[in-house]
Parts: sequence; structure tokens; C-alpha cells
Amino acid sequence: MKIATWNVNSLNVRMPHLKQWLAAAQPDIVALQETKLEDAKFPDTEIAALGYRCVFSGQKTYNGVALLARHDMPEDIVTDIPGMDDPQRRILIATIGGLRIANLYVVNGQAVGSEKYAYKLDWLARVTDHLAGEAARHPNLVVLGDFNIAPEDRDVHDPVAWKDQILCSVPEREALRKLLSIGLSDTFRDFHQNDGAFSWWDYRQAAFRRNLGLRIDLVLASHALRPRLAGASIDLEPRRWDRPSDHAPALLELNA
DNA sequence: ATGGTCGGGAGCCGA
Repeated sequence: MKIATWNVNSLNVRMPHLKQWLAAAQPDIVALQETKLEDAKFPDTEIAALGYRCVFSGQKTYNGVALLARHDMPEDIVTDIPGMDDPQRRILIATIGGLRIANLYVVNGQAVGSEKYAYKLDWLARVTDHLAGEAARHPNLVVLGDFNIAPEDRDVHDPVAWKDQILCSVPEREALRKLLSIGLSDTFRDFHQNDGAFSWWDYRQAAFRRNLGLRIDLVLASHALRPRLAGASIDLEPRRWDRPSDHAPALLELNA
């Protein structure tokens, strides 16, 4: 089965892209970020017609996450971390066909040292605490989404220019390392060791054409799932289409 | 050449 994450940067604009990509890639589970739609406006009937059930946690203008599942109805939904009073819709956890799936739209953080940066680190710490509990209850755990963190220098087109900048700073990478330490691995790196593999490219400066990107969209899987890991990839095709999202889908393939 | 591009929504903020 195929599990995917894709920051669509407005589902309103990207609905045709999503349709075309679902038909081509045939994923079983899809985590979407930056839907930018309040729940009343989520196109669930249109997506149901494509063969996917969906759950979502959205808001107007900003953020918004959704999970699409081809066979099983997502169950035991979590959209808010206990004790975390946050109006920003950035997290959606559900059980789908025996897997616990946590879809994250991690805070961007704007600039190192800013208020939003402090919020990012606090958000990550709280979410990590919650996911540690999820991992204890659900051995088959997948945590995926837009992490807004490039894990290592080989995930960055120009590590010197990005050194200690937002998405690459040591505290952000340390926060990601802590999340991994609850018992998760970055599945892309279980299969690929090369640099130059990215999932996001700025709209400016023809960054995609020049492959000036970062790998910030990740699929993490628990160690219990290790024997089932069959492949990981980033699908560059939708980034080449007209009026694309600035992110490409990242995928994990699991054996039954 | 000290900017550049998107999306949302009507200013400029967020990424």
C-alpha cells in the first residue's frame, strides 16, 4: 500500500491537481496540508466520488489538514492535543486500516529568533509528547506531513547559505531528532542516501527548474513497521504541472 | 539590479 503526504497550498486551487495525481499515483492514504478551507467548504463529496473517504480539520485562509483513505474509514480522530489550546488547524490523527496515521503541518517559524520560531519549537515539543503516547498505544505508527525542517545538510540545496536559517537551524533539527527518538525513522533515508532530493522549492527565482530546494516533507514510520517498508519516493511530476503547489508529494510504500 | 512568487482576499500577511 502507498501512503503519501502533500502540502497542496490551497485545496481550492489544487483540486484539479489532486484529482489528476490520485488517478495517476493510486495512493491508499493521503495526508494533505495547507488546505486553507473551513470544514463546511471541504470538497468531501467530490473526493468521495474519486473513491476516497476523508476527514479534515480546517480553517479559513491559513493551515488546514486532511486525511484521505481509499478503503477504510478513518477512526479515532484527534485534532487537538490535550492541554494545547491552539486555534491553528495543524494536526490530524486517525486510525486507518490498522495503522495509526498522524498528519502534521508543522509551524513554518518565519525566522530564527522570532515569536513564530518560539511557537514552532513549543508546538513541536508538545506534539512530540503527545505522539510518544500515541506510539505507546499504537505500535504501527506513521507520522507524516510538512515538517518545515530539513533534517540534514544533504536535504538542502545550499547548506552554507541555509546554515542556521529557518527550516535548517540546530534547535529545529534537534526538535525533529527528539520526535524521531520516540521510535520513528525517516523512511526516505531508509532507501536513499543521495543529496539533491527535495520536496519543496520556492516559487521565486525559477527554483524548481534549477532544483534549488529542501526536503521538508517527510514520512516517518515506527520501528514495528520496518519489516513492511517497501520503498520511499518523492513524486516530482505534479510540481511540473501548470499552477503547481510549491511542494511535491512524498510517498512510502508498505507491504501488506 | 538589495528584488524576485504565490494564495487569500482586499491591506498586506504568511510561506
